[in-house]
Amino acid sequence: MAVTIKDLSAYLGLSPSAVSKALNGYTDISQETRNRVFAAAVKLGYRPSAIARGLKTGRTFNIGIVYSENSGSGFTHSYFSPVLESLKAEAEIQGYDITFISSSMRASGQKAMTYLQHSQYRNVDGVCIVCCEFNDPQIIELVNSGIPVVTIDRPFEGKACVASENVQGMKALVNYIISMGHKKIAMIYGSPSNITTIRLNCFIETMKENGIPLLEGYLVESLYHNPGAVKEAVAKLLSLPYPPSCIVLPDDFASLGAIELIEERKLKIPEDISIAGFDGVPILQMLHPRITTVLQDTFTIGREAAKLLINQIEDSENFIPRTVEVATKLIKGETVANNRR
Amino acid sequence: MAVTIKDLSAYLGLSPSAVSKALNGYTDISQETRNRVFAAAVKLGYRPSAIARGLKTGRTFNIGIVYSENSGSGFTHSYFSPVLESLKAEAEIQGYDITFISSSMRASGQKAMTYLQHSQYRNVDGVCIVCCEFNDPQIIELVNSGIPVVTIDRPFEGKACVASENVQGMKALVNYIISMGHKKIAMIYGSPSNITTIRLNCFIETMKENGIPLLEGYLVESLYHNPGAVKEAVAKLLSLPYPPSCIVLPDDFASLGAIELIEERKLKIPEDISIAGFDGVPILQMLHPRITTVLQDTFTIGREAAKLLINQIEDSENFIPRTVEVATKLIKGETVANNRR
DNA sequence: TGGTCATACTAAAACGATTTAGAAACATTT
DNA sequence: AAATGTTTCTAAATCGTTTTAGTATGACCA
Repeated sequence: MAVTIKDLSAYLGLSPSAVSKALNGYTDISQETRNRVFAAAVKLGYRPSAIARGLKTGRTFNIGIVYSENSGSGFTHSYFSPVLESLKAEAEIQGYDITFISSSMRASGQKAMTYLQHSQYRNVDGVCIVCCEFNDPQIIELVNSGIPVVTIDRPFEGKACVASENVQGMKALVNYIISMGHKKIAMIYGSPSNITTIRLNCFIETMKENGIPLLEGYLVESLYHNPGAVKEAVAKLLSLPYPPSCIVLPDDFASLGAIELIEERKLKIPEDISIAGFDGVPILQMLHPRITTVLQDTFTIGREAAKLLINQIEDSENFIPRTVEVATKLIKGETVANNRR
Repeated sequence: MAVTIKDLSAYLGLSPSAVSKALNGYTDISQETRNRVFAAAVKLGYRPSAIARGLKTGRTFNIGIVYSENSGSGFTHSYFSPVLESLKAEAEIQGYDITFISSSMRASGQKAMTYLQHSQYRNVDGVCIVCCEFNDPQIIELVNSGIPVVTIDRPFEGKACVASENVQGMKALVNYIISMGHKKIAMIYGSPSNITTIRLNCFIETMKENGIPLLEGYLVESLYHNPGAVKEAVAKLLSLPYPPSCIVLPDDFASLGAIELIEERKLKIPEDISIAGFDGVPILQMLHPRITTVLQDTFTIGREAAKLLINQIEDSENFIPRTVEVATKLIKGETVANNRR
């Protein structure tokens, strides 16, 4: 059906190799022949077969995406989805398609592949790891396999990474809350997720810097991106003898659990209790009260991840692994009350 | 690096063809040899190369996804994303990966490929079209190319399709609104989108069946999944001399525009004005007021689409193109006021 | 004993590209 | 005139599979 290089060569009276060379810019082809080849390629509608080329060259122009499988949200994940969207767009500009790498793929009745095996099976040129379970042994195996890798949010020794300036963002958020007059500030941090641990540490440090005491029971472990778990955590905080006036949540999406509980208790945000999230999920900024949060630049994160990965693939000798930090922005929103007297 | 069939054959003292046949269940291989081959495959960690197999057999176990590019939402699209998520999950179960087919891909400096060319370039076994611009000439070309195709929401003559029971869903919604005592009901319908036209017709018909007059200016064309455009449309309706008591919107996400405008006008939902959406977007059901809407079963839609496509790929002779209709469910929510006296 | 038939394998071509080595044609140098 | 160099092409191998055709071996039958 599709036009092959053989069809072209027959049409032109050339050898297949000459046609291939002409198309690929080899210098031992005359300008005239090159022109004829290009003209014929357009005329006959020739398209190279990605898989044939991939077989011979070992390059597929396909990048693998390890995407948070167990988050339960998939493509609807409020933070990863827009990152992925941007990553895909940039990859496409550079001529790469993306393939999702899972740990449940099985080919012809064999048992499930690991991430690494799936990557090899599809011969991806590199892999971008967009998820939050970096302690998974399969992730470790993949990162150390030698395949070009970029991770999002969590740096690995000697590997490329793209992450928000979490520390700066968190600091700005906590300073803002404090500047609004809050003293009784609690934090719910998510697990399992390396990123929320970084934010937790930053929270503690910023409180200390401001000389604000951290009351007993004010740090609650919960789950990232999980409204249900966060709802319980908020309940725990509100039933303390000295409940906080402001609660910092693991992320915006999880704030839905907080909002639900607070409504059930017939309390008002922010008059009775203030909350803050992290991420800057667009849909939540379209509703009232607009949540006070830290905007992550998902567009830049995704784009930089793609660039970093493709650089690495195409110029692996000169590539220097590094972590690219992407600026965040405080969104003051409407969920932190002014407590100054 | 990776173990090939040749490595296996050398290890076992067999010909590559024997190994291949053993792995693929040919009957002219003795049971004993077959066992040895499988054992060696496991031991050496053999994984077939998808591209080599694809080159020879013409089957890549890859399905193409044409995904709403111009919606501006990408992976964050409130309706398509969960459909895609489910589709991907089912495809994976059946051993297929997915590849996004775009109309902007360019390989080695050539000009952008059409959807069909991109599909051929990647040798996908079939394509699922998940978008709302079915009049795009490139979509038509793809649908008629002979590649196995499944569409979502919009049937094509002689092709497989999966769609919600839009008519039943819309009817239920309108009947519910009427049962709540509303008489002045307006509709904002989205364009360009075939699906909202179906819903519009159904709205008109259901109104007629109930003997409720459709007042002048009560049908407003706007845009699907576009809060900004819908906001304007609502403004138009509210400035009518006889404004509606209830507005049916193109979809849940677009309702954000309606809510914004209504808040700006210092009106209350549903006391002053009732609204209803379509889709059943989960995040909006977690907030108050929960929007009155029609839940689309995105999980089933995605799964059925994958099944239909893979059936067609794997048994094309016996495949009978058909439209699978998926049931919808009315969510009464909190945005339609009780107007019965 | 020679012919037929299964059985269980091997050889080789093929898929569609790329790439290395080599060759033909012609020009240039010594 | 022979040697050398340039330019521009072709031949053939190769990537890792699958698949068709063919072959060796032994069994069975007449």
